[in-house]
Amino acid sequence: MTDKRLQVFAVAARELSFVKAAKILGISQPAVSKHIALLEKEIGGALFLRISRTLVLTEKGEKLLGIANKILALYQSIDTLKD
Amino acid sequence: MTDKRLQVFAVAARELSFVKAAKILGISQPAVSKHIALLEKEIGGALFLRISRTLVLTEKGEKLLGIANKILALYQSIDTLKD
DNA sequence: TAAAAATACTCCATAGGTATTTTAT
DNA sequence: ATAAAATACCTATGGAGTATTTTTA
Repeated sequence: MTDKRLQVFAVAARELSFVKAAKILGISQPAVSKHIALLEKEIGGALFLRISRTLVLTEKGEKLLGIANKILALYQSIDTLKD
Repeated sequence: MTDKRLQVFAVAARELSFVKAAKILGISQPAVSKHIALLEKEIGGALFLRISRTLVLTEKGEKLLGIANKILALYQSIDTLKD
């Protein structure tokens, strides 16, 4: 698991769009799709429901988002060590 | 950055030995060395002092260890989503 | 000389890209 | 027809290993 993966998930969850997340993160849309697919494989369940062409977070997705945000905040604090 | 990398660091910091850390983690000693080297590169400074053939944590190392342990605990909580 | 860490390779898996396909509006 | 996500394919980087070297007690 990488922090990048969690970051991609967090942005996608916030935007509820892989296309928007890709633009914000400066990577391609397939890269986002693949991060999410691998994350769902690791977790062993869906994080998003793909209803027609809209995204909704599943319960697992909601739970993961909470944890991911905490982890990402801690990774931010690692950055302060770099000075 | 991967959780594996932080885990390797955390064990090495606790054991103050790359050889012991490698045994505990079930990976080779060079793999541990490389994780630490890359982590030090990412952080932009030494995490350990190599005094003769003993290891000591630097101040950055101590700070990172605190953060790493928090992150690792959160990763543990992700595992509970897998059930 | 023994023990620990670093370095040098080799190999495979993963991350990323572009192009294309699928699906639903 | 458009727009979003998924899939296919290719390439490059990173992570792992074994073997070896370096360093110091």
